[in-house]
Amino acid sequence: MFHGADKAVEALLRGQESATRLKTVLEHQMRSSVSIEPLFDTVLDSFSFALSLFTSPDTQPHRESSQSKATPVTARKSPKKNRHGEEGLEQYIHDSPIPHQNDRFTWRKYGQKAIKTSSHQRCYYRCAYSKDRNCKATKRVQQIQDSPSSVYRTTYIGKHICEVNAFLQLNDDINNGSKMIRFDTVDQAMPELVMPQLAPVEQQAIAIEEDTDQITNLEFDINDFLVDDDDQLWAYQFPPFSPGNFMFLDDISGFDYNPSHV
DNA sequence: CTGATTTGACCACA
DNA sequence: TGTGGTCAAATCAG
Repeated sequence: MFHGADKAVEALLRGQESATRLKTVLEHQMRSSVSIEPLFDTVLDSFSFALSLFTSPDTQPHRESSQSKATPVTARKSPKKNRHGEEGLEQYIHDSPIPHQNDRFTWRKYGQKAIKTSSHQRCYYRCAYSKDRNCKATKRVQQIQDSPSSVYRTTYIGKHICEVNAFLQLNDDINNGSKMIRFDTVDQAMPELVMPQLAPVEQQAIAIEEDTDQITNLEFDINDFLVDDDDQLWAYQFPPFSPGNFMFLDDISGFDYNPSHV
C-alpha cells in the first residue's frame, strides 16, 4: 500500500456512511424535510478525496468532483501586498459551474470591478464578521468561462478568524455541565478554516415516521465523525462546521466508529 | 429604519 | 501609468 492508504480508507468509509444516510433519507423522502444534496456532495467528495490519494499519494490532495474542483494555492508567484501590507496570504481556488456560495461562511460584497483580461466582472467579498471579529478572510468570484459550459472561479484569500473568536467567546459563555471533546487545538484547525467545506450538512434533525409508527430521530453532523484523537485527518482536511472544534459527548453516545479496526 | 449592495473614486504595486 | 483591490457614499431592499 502507499502512504496515505489509511486516509483513503477513511474517506471511503466516510462516503459509505454518507451513502447509507442518503439511502435512509431517500427511503423516507416524502416525510422528511432533510436536504439530500449535502449528502450527495459528501459522498462525491469523499470518493474524490480517496481517489486523489491514489493518484497522487505524495502530495496534499485536493478535492475534485465532476461538477467542481478546488485547488489550494499556497505559493504565489509574487505575493502581492494588500493595502495593509499583508503578504503571502493563503489562497484557495474553487471552480464550479455555478458561483460557489454554499461554503458555510457569511460573506459581504464590498466591490465589483471589470477585469481587463476578462469580459466578466469580478466580485469582491469579505467575511461578514470582518469588523466584529477582525476576520480578514476575503473571496473573489469571477466567471472565467462563458455559457453554456460557464465556469465561476471563487478564490478564497486569508484565514477565517471569526470562528475562532466565536469559539473563544462561546467557551467563556458555556457554564453548564455538558462535557466537551476538543478534537484539536484552535491553532491546528486554523490553517484550513478558509478552505471550502465538505457538503455543509448543518445540524439537521430528521423526524422520520416509520411504517411501524415508530418515531426515529436522527440527529447528525459531519463533524460527529471527528472522534479519533490519534488521526486528525478529517479535522485537518475538512474543518468542523461549528465554531471551534468540539462536540458534546451527548451527541456521540453509542458512536462505534474506529478506522483502525478496518 | 437598518442592513446589504452598488458603484465611482482612490490607492498600491508592478 | 495601467491594473487590480479596497473604500465609502449612495442606493436599494426587507
